[in-house]
Amino acid sequence: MKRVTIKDIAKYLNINPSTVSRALRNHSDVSSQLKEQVTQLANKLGYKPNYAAINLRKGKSNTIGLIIPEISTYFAPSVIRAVEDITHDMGYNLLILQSNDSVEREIQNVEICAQLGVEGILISLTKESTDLEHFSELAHLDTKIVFFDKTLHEEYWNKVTIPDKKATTDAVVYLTRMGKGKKIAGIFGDERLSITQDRLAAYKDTLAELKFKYQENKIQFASNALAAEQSFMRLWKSDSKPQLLFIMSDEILEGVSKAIYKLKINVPDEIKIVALSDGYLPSILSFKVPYIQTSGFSIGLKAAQTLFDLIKGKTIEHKKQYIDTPLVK
Amino acid sequence: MKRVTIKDIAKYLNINPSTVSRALRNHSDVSSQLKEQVTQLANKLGYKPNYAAINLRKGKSNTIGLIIPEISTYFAPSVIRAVEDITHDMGYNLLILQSNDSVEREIQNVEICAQLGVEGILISLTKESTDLEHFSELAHLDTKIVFFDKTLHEEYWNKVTIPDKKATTDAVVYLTRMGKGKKIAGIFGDERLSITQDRLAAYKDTLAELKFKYQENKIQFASNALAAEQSFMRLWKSDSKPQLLFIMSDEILEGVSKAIYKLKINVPDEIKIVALSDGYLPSILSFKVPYIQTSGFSIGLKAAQTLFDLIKGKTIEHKKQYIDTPLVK
DNA sequence: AACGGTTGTGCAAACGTTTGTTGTTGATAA
DNA sequence: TTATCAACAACAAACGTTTGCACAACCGTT
Repeated sequence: MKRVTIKDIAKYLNINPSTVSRALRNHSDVSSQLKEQVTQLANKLGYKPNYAAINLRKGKSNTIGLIIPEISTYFAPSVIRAVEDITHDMGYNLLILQSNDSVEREIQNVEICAQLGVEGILISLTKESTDLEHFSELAHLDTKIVFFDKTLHEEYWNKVTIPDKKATTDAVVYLTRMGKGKKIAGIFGDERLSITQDRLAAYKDTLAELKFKYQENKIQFASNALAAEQSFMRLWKSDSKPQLLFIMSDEILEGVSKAIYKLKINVPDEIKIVALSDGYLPSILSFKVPYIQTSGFSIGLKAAQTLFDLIKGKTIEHKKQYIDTPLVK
Repeated sequence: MKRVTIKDIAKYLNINPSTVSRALRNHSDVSSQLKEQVTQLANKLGYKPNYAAINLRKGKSNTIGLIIPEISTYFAPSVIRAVEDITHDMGYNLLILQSNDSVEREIQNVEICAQLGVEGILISLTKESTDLEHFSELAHLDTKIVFFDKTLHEEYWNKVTIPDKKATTDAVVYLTRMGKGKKIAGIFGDERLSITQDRLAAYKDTLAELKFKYQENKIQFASNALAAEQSFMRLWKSDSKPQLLFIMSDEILEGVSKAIYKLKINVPDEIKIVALSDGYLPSILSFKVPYIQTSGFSIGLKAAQTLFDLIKGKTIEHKKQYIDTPLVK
C-alpha cells in the first residue's frame, strides 16, 4: 500500500502541493475554508508526513542520540527513562546506542549519529575512552553534545555529573562518625575510570583531613560485582577485619552484599557500611545501608534538559553541572 | 560548517554526482582509478552520507522501533540490551519509545513510528491495551510488527512470549513437591494483563490436576512491589500461614522479599518459595529462591531476530514463538 | 568496413517536503 | 475611475541521493 502524500491530496483537490503544505501547517495565508477541506481529506486518506523528506528539506532530524557504555541493571535504565521522558516532551525522537564498553564501538556510534544528523548527543564514556578527538568533528556540524556520568577531565565540553568529591566526602564523614578510631576499608570500581580516581582521591583526602587512620591495603578495586565479592571476602579473611566500609557504587554493593549473605555477617553490628548508590539496591537488601544517592534519573533529566537548551540556542551558564546527592539513611 | 555532499565532490573532480555515488558504492561500472580518486577525496573532505536523503530516495528508514510500557529495573533493560545488539549487528538503528503504561501514549508512539517510516516495530503492550486496532494501519504500510512479552490473545500477529502455561506448571509442580499437603498461596500481578490470567489459570489447573488442595483466598493480586509486600503481610498474618508460595514475577518477588526481611521469616524453613523471574533479583536475595527463568534477554533476542526475518522477507513458521524457561534451583 | 559488445561516464528524473517569489483576485480608499 | 492593498493560491526551486537510460569511445569480430 502506497503512502498518501501531500501531492496526492493536492491532486485530489486540484490545488498545489505547496498550498496543501501550508494548509496543514496552519499558515496564515490559506483561507480557513480550504484549510478545513484539506485537513479533512488528509484525515480521511490517512495522510502521514514523511519525515525523511521533512528532515532533508529542513536539514535537521528531530532526533537525539543517547550513547551508553552498557545497559546494565543499575543506573542506565533510570537514565534512559528520564531522557525518554524529556525527549518525548520536546517532541523529539530518541536513538539509543550501546558501546559495550569498547572505544571502537563508541566511535562507530558517534559516526552513526553524525550520519543520521542527530541534533544532539548525550554520552557516557566507556572505561577505555581516553580522549575526545572523535567528538571534534561533531562540533563542526554543530551537533550539540552533553557528556554525563562517565566523563573525562577537560574544560571544553558540557557535562552533567555526580559531584564525586562532595558525595564521597559526605559518605566518608558519615561513615567515620559511626565509629571513631575503627578500622576502615573502601572498595572502588575500575581504576581506569576518572570517577574512580576522583572518588578515591576524595576518600583519602577526607580521611586525612579527619586525621582518621587508614591502611593502603584496605583500599580495593573491583571492576564488577563478582570481583567486589571476592575483594570483600579477602578483606574479611584478613587478620584485621574492617569495621567500616565505603562502597563506591551499586556494582560493588551488589558483590559485597552477596559476600555478606554468604558469610552471614551482621550489618551494622559487625561492620558499618556506607555506599554511593542509585537507591534501588539498598531498598531490597536484608540489612540497612545508608547511602549517598547518585540518581541516574536526575542525571538523565538534567543532561537532557541541558542538551535541549543547547539545541534551542540557549547558553549554559556552567560547563560543568552537578546533581544533588542527598544522604539517605 | 556546511556538510560535504556528493555534489561537492563531483564539482571538485569535474564529474557527475551520479558517478560519485556509484564510485562510493563500489559499483562495477566505474573505473577503479576514478573510484580511488573519489574515495580519497571523500575521506579527505570528511564526506558523510546524508541519511535523510538516502531514506527519502530509497523509501526506507533503516530503523526499527521498540515500544515498551515502562523502563523499570527488571526485564526491560535486558530486552533493550538484546534488541540493541541485534539491531546493531544488522546495521539498523534503534528508536526507543516508552508508553508509561498509557494506551494513549502507546497509540502516539505507534503513530510516531509510522511517520518516521520505521521498517519494523517491537512492542510490549501496556496494562490498559485491550485491542490492536491501532496497528492495522501499519500493516498497510507494510511495517513489520512483532509483539513480545505482554500481548493479547489473537491469532493474527507474530509474537514472542514466555510459555506462561508451561512455566507456571513447572513452577507449581516443583513447589508442591517440596511440601505435599501443605498450605499453598500464590501472588499474581495486575489482573488486567493477559499473562496474569494465563499464569493464574495454569496455577489453578496444575493444582487441580495434582489434586492439591488450595484456598481461593490464598490467591492474591498485586500490581506493583508495594502492593505485593502488603499482600504477603496479609497472608502471613492470617490464621493459616501459607507454607508454600508461588510468585508470578520479579515485581512481586521484590515486595515479598521486603516483607520477609521485615518479618524476619526463615526461608525455606518457614515457607518455601518458587518464582517466575529474570534471575537477577534471586541472585541478590539473602535467601535462596528457586525460579523459572523468564529471560528478558532471550525474549528480546528472539523477538528482534523474528522482526528482521520478517523485514528480510522470510516467512516465519509459527506466529507464536516461545522462549525456553529453565528451572534454576 | 560494418557490426556488436564492453566499459566508463553524463543526463535527468525522482523521492516528499518547504518556502521565496510571483500572480490573480476582489475589496477598499482616493 | 484608478491606485493600493490584502487575501489567496500557484509556480518552481531546493534539500542530497540513487538509478534508468543514453551515449561515446574503444575493442575485437566478421
